[in-house]
Amino acid sequence: MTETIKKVNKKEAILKAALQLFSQRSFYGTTMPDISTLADVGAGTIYRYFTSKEALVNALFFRIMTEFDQRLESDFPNGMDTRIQFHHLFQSLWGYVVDNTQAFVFINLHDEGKYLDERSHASFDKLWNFITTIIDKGQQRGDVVDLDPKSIVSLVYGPLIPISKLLINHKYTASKDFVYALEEATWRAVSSK
Amino acid sequence: MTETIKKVNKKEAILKAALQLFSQRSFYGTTMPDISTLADVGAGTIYRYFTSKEALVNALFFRIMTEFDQRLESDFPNGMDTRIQFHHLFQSLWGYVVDNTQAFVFINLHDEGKYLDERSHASFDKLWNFITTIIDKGQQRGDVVDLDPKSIVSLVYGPLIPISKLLINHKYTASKDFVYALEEATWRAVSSK
Amino acid sequence: MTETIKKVNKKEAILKAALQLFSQRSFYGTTMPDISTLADVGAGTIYRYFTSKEALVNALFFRIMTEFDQRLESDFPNGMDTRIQFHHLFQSLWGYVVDNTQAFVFINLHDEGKYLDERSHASFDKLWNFITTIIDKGQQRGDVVDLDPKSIVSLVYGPLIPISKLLINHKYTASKDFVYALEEATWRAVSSK
Amino acid sequence: MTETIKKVNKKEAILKAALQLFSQRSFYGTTMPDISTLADVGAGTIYRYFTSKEALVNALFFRIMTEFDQRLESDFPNGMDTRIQFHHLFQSLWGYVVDNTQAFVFINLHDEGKYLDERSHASFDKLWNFITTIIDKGQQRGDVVDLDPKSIVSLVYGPLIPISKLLINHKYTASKDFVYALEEATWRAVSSK
DNA sequence: TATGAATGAGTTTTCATTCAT
DNA sequence: GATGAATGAAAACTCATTCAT
Repeated sequence: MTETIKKVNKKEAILKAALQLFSQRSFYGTTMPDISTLADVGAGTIYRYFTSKEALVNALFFRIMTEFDQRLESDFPNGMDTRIQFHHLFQSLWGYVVDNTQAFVFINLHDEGKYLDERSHASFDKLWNFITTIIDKGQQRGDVVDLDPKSIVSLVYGPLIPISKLLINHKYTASKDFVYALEEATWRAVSSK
Repeated sequence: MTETIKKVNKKEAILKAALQLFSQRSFYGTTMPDISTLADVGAGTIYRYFTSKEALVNALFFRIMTEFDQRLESDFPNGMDTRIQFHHLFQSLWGYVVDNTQAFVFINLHDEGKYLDERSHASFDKLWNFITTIIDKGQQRGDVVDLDPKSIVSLVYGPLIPISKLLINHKYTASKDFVYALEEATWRAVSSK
Repeated sequence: MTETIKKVNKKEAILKAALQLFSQRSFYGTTMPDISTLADVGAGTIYRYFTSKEALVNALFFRIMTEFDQRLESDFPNGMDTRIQFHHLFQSLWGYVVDNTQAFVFINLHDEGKYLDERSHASFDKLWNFITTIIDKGQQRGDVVDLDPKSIVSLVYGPLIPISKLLINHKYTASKDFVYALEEATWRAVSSK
Repeated sequence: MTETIKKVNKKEAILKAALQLFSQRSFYGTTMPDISTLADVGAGTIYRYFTSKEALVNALFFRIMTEFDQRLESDFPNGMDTRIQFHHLFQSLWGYVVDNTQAFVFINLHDEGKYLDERSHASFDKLWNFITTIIDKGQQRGDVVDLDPKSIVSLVYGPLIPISKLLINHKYTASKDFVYALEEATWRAVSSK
C-alpha cells in the first residue's frame, strides 16, 4: 500500500520535475541529474520508471496530450449549433492553457522534436484533428468561413502560443471577461458572417 | 577581392548552416561539428568568426530579428488610415514568413532561450513593440477593438507559428489570395466594427 | 566503510597521479586523460572530486604546502638557542625534501603559476614567512649575519631546488652524515660568526 | 642589406617574445599565436625561422646557455688562487642573473623539459660541468670543503633560483655591496677553512 | 526497490601547423 | 619572404546511463 503510494509519488515527482525543466530549458537543455535533483530522487531511480530520457519525454508528452484532448472532447456539445460548439471549444482550450500553462508551453516547444515517437505524434494529431473536424463541420453547415481548415485552426490555436509565454512570465493575466472578449473577436474572424 | 568574398562566404555559410540546424534541432540539439560539416568548413573555423556557440546563436538571432524588423518598418504608411496600416503590417509579416520560413521558426524556437544576450532580447522586443505601437494607435483612433494590445498582437502574430511549421513540412502552401482572405478574417477579429 | 575507503582511494589516487605528472610535465604539459589513466579511474571521475583542472592543482598545491608547513612548524624549539632552531629548521626542510621529493619539485615548478588561487598563494607565503621569521629573530639576537632576510632564506632554501632535481633523477643520494655536513656549511654561511 | 637586417630583426623579435612568454607562462602555457602577436609578426613567419615550437625552445635554450656559459668562462682566472677563482665565478654568475633575470628564470623552468634535445641538454651540462670543475680543483688544492661537488655547486647556484623570482617580481634589488656580502657568506659555506 | 558513484562517449573549444595569396 | 585564414587533432569538460551496494 504505502509502497504503491510511494511508487506513484516517485513517478509523479519525476514527471512533474521533467515537465517544469523541459518547458523551461527544452529537452536537450535539461539533464537527467537536473530532473532527479528537482524530483528529489536518485539519478538511477528515473530509470526504474522510464527506460531512457527519450522514453521520459514521450511518456510526458503523451500524457499531456491525452489530458488536453480529454478536456476538449469531454462534454463536447455534439449535434448542437456551431456557435455553441465553438464556444465550448474556445473556452476549454483557454481553460486548459490557463490551468496548465507549463504543459501548453511544453507541447509547443516539443511537438516537432525528432525524439518523439509514433504514439506521441499520434496524440498530437488527435487533438489537432479533433479541432479540425469541428471546424470542418461548421464549414459544411455554412457557419464557418471558407478557408483551408488548418488555417482556421491556426487562427484559434496560434494566439495561445505567444500568450502562454506571457502567462508563464507573469506579464499577462487572463480574466474571464477577457477571454470572452477574445472569443468574440476570434469568432468574428472565423464565422462566415 | 577574392579574399573578401571568400571570407564573407565562410561566415555566411556558417550562419546559413546554423540557421538550418538550429531551426530543425534547436540550440542544444545542434553540435558545432554538425554546423561545420553542413557549412563545409573546419570545426575550428567557426571560432574564427564567433567566439562561442552562444555568440553564434546570438549573432544569428540578432541579424534575423533586425532584417525582420526592417521588413516590417520599411515603407510603413505612417499617417495613413488604420486599415491601410494593418494591411501593410499583415502583408509584410506574412511576406517575411513565407520568404523566410526557417528564420521565423528559428525565432519562435529560441526567443526564450537563456543563452540569448541583452542585445538579442532587445531586438526581439523592438519588433514586438513596433507591432504593439501600431495596434495602440489604431485603438486611439477607435478603429481597433478595445482589448489588451498584447492579446491583439497575439491574434495577428500567433497564427503564423503553427502555420510556419506547416510551411516547413510542406503541408501547406500560402497563395496570394489565401493570405488576402486571412487578412480579412484577422481584420474582422481585430477591428472595432 | 568500504564506501568511504573506496571514495577516499579514488580521490587519493587522482591526487597521487596528478602530483606525479604535474611534477614531471608541469601543469599545462599534463592532460586530464593522462591523470585519469595513471589513477586508473574514468576521465569523468576526476570531475566528481574536482570541479576543474585548476581546482585540482590548487587542491594539490594547498595540501602539499600545508603538510610541508606543518612538518616545519611541528615540534619547533621555540625559545631555544638560534643554532638549535636552525638545526631543527634545516633538518625538517631536508627531511621533507628527501621524503617528498616529488612534492618539493611540484612546489617549485608551480609556485608562480597564474592558475594558483588566493588560498594557494597564501599557503606558500605562510611557509616562506615562517622561515623568514626564524631568521629574523636570529638576527635580532645577533646570531645571524646582517643581510636581507629573503637572501638568507634563499641561501637555505635555494640549494634544495637543484638537489631535488638530482634526487628525482637518482643522480644523488642524501645520507644522514651528508646532510649534517651541509647543515654545517650552510650555518657557516648564515651565522654572524 | 635591409633585407638581412629585417630578417635578423624578425628572428630576434621572435626569440625575444618567446623568452618573455616562456619564462612567464612556461612552454606549454605559451601558444604560437601569443608569440607571433608579441613579436609583431605573422603566425606563419615563426615557421620560416624555426621548424616547430620545440625547435624554437631549443634554439632559445641553447643560445641562452651558450651566452651564460661564455660569460662565466670568459676571462676566467685560470691558474690563480681558488678564492680569486671563486670570486670571479660568483660575480659572473650574479652579474648574469641580474642582467638577464628573465633568461635565468627561463633556464630553471625548462631545464628538465622533455622537449629539450640533446644539444640543449649538453649546453646545460656544459655550464654545470664548468662550475663543478672549478669546485673540484679547489677541493684538490684543499681550499674547498670536502663534500660531493654537486652539493657545493647547489650551494652556489641554488640560492639564485628563488632570488631570480624575487627580482622578476621587483620584490628585490641586488646592490653591488649586497652581492659582495653574499659572496662572503657563500664562501664561508664552501671554503674548507 | 532505491541510490548515487563511476564511467566513457560525445561535446565545446583550443592551438600547432599549413598553404594560398 | 611574409602573412594570417583555415584546419583538424587533441584538450577540457558534460552527462545519459549503469551497477554495486
